[in-house]
Amino acid sequence: MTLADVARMAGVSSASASLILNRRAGTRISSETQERVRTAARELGYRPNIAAQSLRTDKSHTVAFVSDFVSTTRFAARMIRGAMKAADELGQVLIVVETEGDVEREARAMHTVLDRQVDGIILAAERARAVDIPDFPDSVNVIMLNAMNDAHPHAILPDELQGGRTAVRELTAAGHRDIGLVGYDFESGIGGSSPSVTLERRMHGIREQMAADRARFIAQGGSRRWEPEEGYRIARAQLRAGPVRAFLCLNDRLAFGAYQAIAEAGLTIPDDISVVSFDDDDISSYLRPGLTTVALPHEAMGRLAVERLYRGSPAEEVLVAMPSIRRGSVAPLSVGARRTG
Amino acid sequence: MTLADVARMAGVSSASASLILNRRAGTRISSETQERVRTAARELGYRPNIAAQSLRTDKSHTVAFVSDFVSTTRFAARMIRGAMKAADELGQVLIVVETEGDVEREARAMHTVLDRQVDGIILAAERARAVDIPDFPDSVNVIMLNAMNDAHPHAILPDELQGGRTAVRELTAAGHRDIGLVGYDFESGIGGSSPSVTLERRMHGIREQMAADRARFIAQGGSRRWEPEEGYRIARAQLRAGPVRAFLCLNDRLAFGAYQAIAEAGLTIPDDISVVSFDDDDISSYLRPGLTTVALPHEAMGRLAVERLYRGSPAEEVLVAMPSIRRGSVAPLSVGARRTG
DNA sequence: GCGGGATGCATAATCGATTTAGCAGTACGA
DNA sequence: TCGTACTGCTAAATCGATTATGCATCCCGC
Repeated sequence: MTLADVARMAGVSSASASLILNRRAGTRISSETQERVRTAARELGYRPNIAAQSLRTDKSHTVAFVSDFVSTTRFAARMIRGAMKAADELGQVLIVVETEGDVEREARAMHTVLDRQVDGIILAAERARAVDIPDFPDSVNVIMLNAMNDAHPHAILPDELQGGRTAVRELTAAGHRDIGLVGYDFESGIGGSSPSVTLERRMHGIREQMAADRARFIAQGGSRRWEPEEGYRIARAQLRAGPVRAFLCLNDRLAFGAYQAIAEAGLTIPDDISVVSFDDDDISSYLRPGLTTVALPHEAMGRLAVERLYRGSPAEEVLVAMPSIRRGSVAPLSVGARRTG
Repeated sequence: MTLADVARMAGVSSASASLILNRRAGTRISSETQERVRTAARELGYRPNIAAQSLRTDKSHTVAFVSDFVSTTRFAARMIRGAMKAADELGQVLIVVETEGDVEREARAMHTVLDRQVDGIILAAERARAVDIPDFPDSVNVIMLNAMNDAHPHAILPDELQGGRTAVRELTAAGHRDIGLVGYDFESGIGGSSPSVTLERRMHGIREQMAADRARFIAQGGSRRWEPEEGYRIARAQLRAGPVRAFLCLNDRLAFGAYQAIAEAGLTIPDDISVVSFDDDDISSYLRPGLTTVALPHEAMGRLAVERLYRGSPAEEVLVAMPSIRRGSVAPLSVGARRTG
C-alpha cells in the first residue's frame, strides 16, 4: 500500500494525497477531496514508508541510543526504559547499540547509526563519566546522557550536589549529628573507583549540608571499590571504634555490607542505628528493613534525553533532581535507646 | 558524500560505482576502474545511505526487538545483549521497543517497526510464555524469543527438559537421593505463577532424572510466587520436618530464602546441606557460598534469534541448552557429618 | 469583455541508491 | 568483409515519498 495507491483510489494525484495526509494544505484543497483521500487511506490501511520519507526529508523519526552497557546493571536499563517511553509518546523509535566501552565499537556504532539517518544520538554511560567519542559531522544532534564530553556541551546528569545535601538531611532531620561515612574519606580523598565530576559534586553537597546542619563525621572509611565487602569492613570498624548511631553510605552495595555488620553487632535498624545511602539499587528494596536511599533518577534522565533531542532544546547541561526514597532505615535519634543493657 | 560524488571523482557513472562497491561486477569492469572507484570512495569517506538502499532493495539491515520488558530483570537484558552482539557481527542494527505486555502497545510497536522496513521482528518475552500478537502480513519474518505463538512456529526456547535433568544430576552425582523440592508440589500441582509449557517441561525432566537415578523427594513445597519469602518458609518447614540434606529450588530467589532458613537452623552449605537451583540470577553469584544453578541461556538465545533471522533459517522450535553453573553449594553426601552432636 | 486574483489540483523534480537493458568498441573466425 | 561474441561501461527506470512550480477555471470588479 503506497501513497500512489491511495491517490489512485481517491482519484487525485499523489502530490495532493501527500499534502492532505500531512495536513499541510491549508485551505487550498476542497474538503470533499480531503475526505475522499482520508477515507481511501483508512480503507487501504495506508502507512507511509519511512525509508522513503527519510530519504526525502532527512527525518527518520529514529533516535540512536549508544551506551557502554545496557545489561550490566539495571541503571542503564532504566535510562533505556525512560528513553523508550518518551520515544513511544513522540512517535519516535530507538536504535540501541551497546559498545561495552570499547573505543573501536563506539566509533563503529556512531557510523552505523549515522548511516541510518537517525535524527539524533544519545550517548549514554552507565556511570556518570567523561567519555571519549569519535569525531563526526557537526550537523549531527548529540546529547550526552549520564556522561560528559568537552566537544558536546549538551548533557543530562543527576543533580549530585542536591543529592548529597538530601542524603545528609535525611539523617539530620531525624536528629542525627554524629555520623559515620562509609565509602569515602575526606582526609585522604579516597573513595570511588575513579575521579569523577559527579562524585565531587555529591561530596560537595554532603559537606555543605553537614556544615549547615552542624553535623560532623565521627568516623570515615574510604575505599575504591564500593562493594558489600568493603561496606561490611568499614562499618564493622566504625562500630567497634565508637558509638555510631547513623551511617551515610555512598551506595547501596556498601549499605548492604553495613547491614551485615550491624546485624553482627547485635544492633537493630533503625532503632539502634539509622542508615542512608545512594542509588536506589534493586537490593535497597530487598533489604529488611527497606533501605532509605537517594535515587539516581535514571528513568527521568533517559526520558529527558529523547524529549530534548526531539524538541531541539539548547545544548546545555541539565541536572535532574535526585529524589529521596524513604523505606524505613532511618528513625529519630532517641537518646539512650542503645546499649542500655 | 553520495555515490554520485564517488562516481564523479572516479570519472564513471554511478551505476558502475554501485556495481563495483557492491562487488557484483564479476569480470565485467576493468580492474583499473575498480581501483579508481574504491580509492575515491575511501578518500571521500563514502558511506551508503541506508534509507535509500532500503527503499530500493527492501533490506534495511535492521531488526526489531519487541519485548514485553527490557528492564525489569536482567534476563531480558541478557537476551538483548546477545541479540545486539550478533547484530553487530552481522552488520545489523536493533530497534528495541518495550511494550510492558500491553496489547495495544504491542500492536503499535509492530506497526511502528514495520513502517521502518525492518528485515525481521524478534518478539521476546521475559518469562517463557504464549503471547498474543496482532496480525500482520505473512511476508514479515517473525521469530519468537522465549515465547510461543500458534501462528508463528519459529521459536527459541530454553531446553527445560534437559535443564530439569541437569539440576537433578547435580545432586544425585554427589550422592544425594533424598531431596527436598522447593517451589513445586507434584501432588497438588502447585508451583509457579502461571501454567507454562516450559515449567511443565522442566518438571518432566526433573521427574525423569529422579526416577533414573533412583532418587525421591522426601519433601515438597509448592508456591505460586517464587520469591525469597516463600523459599524461606518452605525450606524451614522441610528442615523442621525431617533430615533433609539436599534442596532442589525452582529458582534462585527461592534458593535465596532457603539459604536464610538453613543459616537459621545452624546448618552450613554445602557441608551439611546441598542446594541446587535454576536461572543463574544475579543473586546466585552474590550468595556465600555461591549458588550452583542451572542457567537460563538468555544471551545465547538472543544471539540465535538474530542469526536465524539473518540466515533465513527454517521456522522451527529451537531449544537452547541450559548449562549448569557450579559455584559451590553442592558437596558429596558424607554420612553422619550432620548433627553428630 | 477583460485583467487580476484566488482556488483546486497536477506535473515533475528530487532524495540516494540498485539494476536492467543496451550501446559502443574490439577481437575473432569464416 | 561481415557476422558474432565479448568487454566495459552508461542511460534510465525504479523504490515511495515531498514539494516547488504551474496550469486551468472561476469569480469579481470595472
